[in-house]
Amino acid sequence: MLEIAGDFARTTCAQCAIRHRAVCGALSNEELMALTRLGRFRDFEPGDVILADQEPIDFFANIVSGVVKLEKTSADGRQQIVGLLFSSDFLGRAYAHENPYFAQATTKVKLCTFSNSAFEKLLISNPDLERRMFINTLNELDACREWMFLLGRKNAREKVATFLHMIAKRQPLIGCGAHQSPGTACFELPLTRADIADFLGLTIETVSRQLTILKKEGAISILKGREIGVPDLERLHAIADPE
Amino acid sequence: MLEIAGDFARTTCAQCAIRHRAVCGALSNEELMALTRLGRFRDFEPGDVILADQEPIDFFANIVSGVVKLEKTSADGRQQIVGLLFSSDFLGRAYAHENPYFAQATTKVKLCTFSNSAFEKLLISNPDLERRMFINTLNELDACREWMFLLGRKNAREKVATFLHMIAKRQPLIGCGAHQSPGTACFELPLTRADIADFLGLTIETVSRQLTILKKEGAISILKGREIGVPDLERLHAIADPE
DNA sequence: CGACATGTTGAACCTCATCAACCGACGTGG
DNA sequence: CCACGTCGGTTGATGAGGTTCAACATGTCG
Repeated sequence: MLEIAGDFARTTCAQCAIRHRAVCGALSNEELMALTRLGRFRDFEPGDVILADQEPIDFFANIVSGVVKLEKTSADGRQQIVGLLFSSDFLGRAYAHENPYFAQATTKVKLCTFSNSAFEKLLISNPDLERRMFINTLNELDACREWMFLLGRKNAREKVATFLHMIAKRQPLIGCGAHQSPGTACFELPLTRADIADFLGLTIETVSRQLTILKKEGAISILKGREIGVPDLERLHAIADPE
Repeated sequence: MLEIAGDFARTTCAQCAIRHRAVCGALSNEELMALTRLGRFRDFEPGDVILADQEPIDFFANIVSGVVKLEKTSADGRQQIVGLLFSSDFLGRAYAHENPYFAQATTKVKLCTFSNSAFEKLLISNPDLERRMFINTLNELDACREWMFLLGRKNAREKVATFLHMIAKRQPLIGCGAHQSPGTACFELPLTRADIADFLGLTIETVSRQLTILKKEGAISILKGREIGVPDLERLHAIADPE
């Protein structure tokens, strides 16, 4: 269904599925028309590299659907995911000439891309758009700092629970079974165990063990590998943020 | 000496010590005049609370001198520093009605404060200022993500070395002895061991031990509690980011 | 079917947290 | 003036939580 909305948007941003949630929401109708001519859809498969780090920036994008990870890698190969982007999030770094991170699709991804020069021009001529980008960045910063607390101070159990809770809130998703009662959730993890580990500052094995423990306790159910059920979001939240 | 510059600035922003490095650098001379009337200096002692979290925002500020820590605390008392602000950095959260974090002085601090409403008015009427704030926030986000890698993937030794290296670069400070040869550094730590631990996601004891080890190896010298000498910045950097 | 990627489980090891004792500097009040 | 408590910091002993290494299970694709 997002696909259909996406196809409409190929001809006009005004009908785009993420029209109001994305930064484009700041634009007037005329500006949207201009952006329509600027924008171009691009599709990615899981694992596809979207932006290589240390490379010149060639485009900006809104994420129409799917999940993108931003990752840092050290010289000796350690990896840490430093950001996860979902539908309607903005991908790219304004006012820089190199991508600071490595961006990779973790699911099927559909982007609405613009050339960076055209977009920066729009940005300069449109303070509302810039304000929207600014507020967006402030929110990202808040999320990032929240994650610093997790990385520095939470144990493996709390980390995994926090991650599941975040995904559950972010992806009020495809019903696994009719409609869900409030306080429960059901979703498909958009990340492999390896990605989850890189996100939480853990190893694959620890993530797997903690998931097993949570399952045994009945805090979650693991339906089929990546499909997770949460019978009581409040309980999961209590595990994620104890006391 | 910063004090003197600060006193000048009390009468006019045009002569402020941090005039060009702070966001005010975006302002024209007339706007600076207006800001001069708006701004008010405030002094804090180490440990003073500057902003309480979850409280209404009453002011924004530029840091004239000193160091401010931004901290998150969980319900059960764990703490994590999520940001360190130095001279010329901006303190406050635009477009929000509550402070997202707790801000505390870790050294003597001099702020140049503005009422938030007056500043936001200036912000809206001045796209250049807003752009400067925006770019500022983007840089903070980059720094924050760098720190995520440290918290998630570095061991205690690397964390402490990274911290020392960062301070050494940030504070090309008061010579402990004549002028320093390039590649060396000498500075006073602006944080207690407890703060360093909260910054690095470690305990006080681990920080202390790692400092002792680095000293025994000759990578640093600990002159007098908080005064640190670094004979070879490159070597410290190699410890911070191995391989 | 075999090859490969993804995920789970077990056992051994190691880093770092925890608990505790101690030190020196500083300030305060008897 | 000195005893005392407090604060910031160091050092030691011990153990838990997570990593590492290894084996195995499961699923998918040619």
